[in-house]
Amino acid sequence: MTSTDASPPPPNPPLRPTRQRRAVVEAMASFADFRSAQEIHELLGQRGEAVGLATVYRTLQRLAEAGEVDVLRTEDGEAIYRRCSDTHHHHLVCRACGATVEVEGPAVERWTRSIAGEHGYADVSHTLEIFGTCAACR
Amino acid sequence: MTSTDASPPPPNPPLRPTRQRRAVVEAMASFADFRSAQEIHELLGQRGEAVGLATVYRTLQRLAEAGEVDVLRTEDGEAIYRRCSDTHHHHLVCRACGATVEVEGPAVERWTRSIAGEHGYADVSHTLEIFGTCAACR
DNA sequence: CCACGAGTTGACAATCGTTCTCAATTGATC
DNA sequence: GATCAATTGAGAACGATTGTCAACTCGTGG
Repeated sequence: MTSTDASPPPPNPPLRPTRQRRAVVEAMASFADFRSAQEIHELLGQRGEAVGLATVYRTLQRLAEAGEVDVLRTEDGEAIYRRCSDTHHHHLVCRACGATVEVEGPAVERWTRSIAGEHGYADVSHTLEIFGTCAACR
Repeated sequence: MTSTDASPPPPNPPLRPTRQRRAVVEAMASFADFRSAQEIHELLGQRGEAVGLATVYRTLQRLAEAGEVDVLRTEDGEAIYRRCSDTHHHHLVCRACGATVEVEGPAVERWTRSIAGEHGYADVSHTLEIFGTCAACR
């Protein structure tokens, strides 16, 4: 970077607070489990807050990039979303009933980063999900 | 189950050793990283062992069920397959070129099991994939 | 050697989730 | 109110995967 004047401060384009954007965010706040984009789109329709499906996808993507929602893939490849708490974490999911527990693993974070580093990989990200059968489902 | 005579021994229908089946298995043996069904289909074509795309998918599914290949989902939801070695391990995958490194993490194994246990989850399994950009792709 | 039948295959249609296109709309700013 | 870029929505386009179904094939018994 030169010094004189450059380095544009807004690295990301401004986001406009539209009705649709607000509706999606509110919808995400209204449930605590993972939902597919289509389900969210339908939910909005029922609420009378109709938002185009494409817009739902777009918004969900933005939210995911911004780290405001978690994205997961079901076993058959469908993306499912859920609002996430502020910190990076993983999920312990019951195979039978879907009950989810958020877990943190600083050790794991460190481990993945160092392993990747050792092999010369940069820009590291990872996916970790734990599956099991919860007490109630045994 | 009653005791007298029942419990049919063959729970799974017999599999026939066809040219196609063999070709797919051989193809899987010929590389060590993850490939999509389509790539495998194409590879077969180049080898002159043409196998219908649908058949490739079907065979890959069977192999996966039988635990003979690992299935993973790329970040955009595509299924990728690879013959799997005997030991449980994870993968460090290059986002750009797909280069894969097998990594083991006894610590992670222990961690997931104990976390799950703490929350009363049994029959624990987990998925952990690390993504990054390898040195050659930077 | 041949007929037989269930398992298998392949070309193609059909799904399904997701992304793209583009004209019309909207929000912030002047 | 005029302006302009960001945004939206309807629908087309896409790409991966699965379903359909007639033709084929392997192993078996005759």
